[in-house]
Amino acid sequence: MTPGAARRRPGVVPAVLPRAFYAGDPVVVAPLLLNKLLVRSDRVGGDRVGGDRVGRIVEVEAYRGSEDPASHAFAGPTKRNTVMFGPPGHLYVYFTYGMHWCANAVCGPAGTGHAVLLRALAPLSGLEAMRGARRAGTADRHLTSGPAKLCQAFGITSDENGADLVTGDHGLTVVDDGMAPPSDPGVSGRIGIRRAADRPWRWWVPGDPHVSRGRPGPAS
DNA sequence: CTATAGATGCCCT
DNA sequence: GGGCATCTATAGC
Repeated sequence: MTPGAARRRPGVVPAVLPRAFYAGDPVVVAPLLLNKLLVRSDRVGGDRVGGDRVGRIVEVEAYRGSEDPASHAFAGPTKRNTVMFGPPGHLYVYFTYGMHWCANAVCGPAGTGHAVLLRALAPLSGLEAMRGARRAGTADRHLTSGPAKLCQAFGITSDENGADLVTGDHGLTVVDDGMAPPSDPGVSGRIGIRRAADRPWRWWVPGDPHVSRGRPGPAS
């Protein structure tokens, strides 16, 4: 069987990112996550169910814990942000606007509350599973072009809060298939926040049509 | 294509 | 009770 869903490239073995990858500062880790793959492999009793859902990460934002007024971790540990203060490499999922879920990779040393928000993916595999029943008519371009959209496409809810992206205990991993991050990523202020909106901590893959609709250029 | 309004519930002060 | 790390439908160019 083919291990993982990533299509093999010559000379490259797709590899799940190790925990050490996430242990750095989120301002460094975030742009390095560009062009990595988010993979969901659903299994029941050890048997694979359906095809993997795979998307390439094309937009991210860094949130820098207690030093960042825009971070959910800014005011210290609470019931909601518990996972952020745990070890890196886990998924922090939060609920917002009464109806949407968003997902972050916890970064930095345990206890810092650092994280990287996954804002957009380019869908590669399992698009029909991503559409599901609720989004049957959704065009490819709009399936995962936003932080809440990608969670819906991948079925990420509170059940996945705390999922370990390194062990894949919830079927979710981040995989390096050998594509390097862009050498000159787009940079701007973060989207949809009011505090610390000027910090240039959003990065995207230039020219990718799946980048979310936000501020066009660098923070103005 | 852009702009705007409304949905809707949880967390935290 | 205020404020959301958003999305979709709809109206108007």
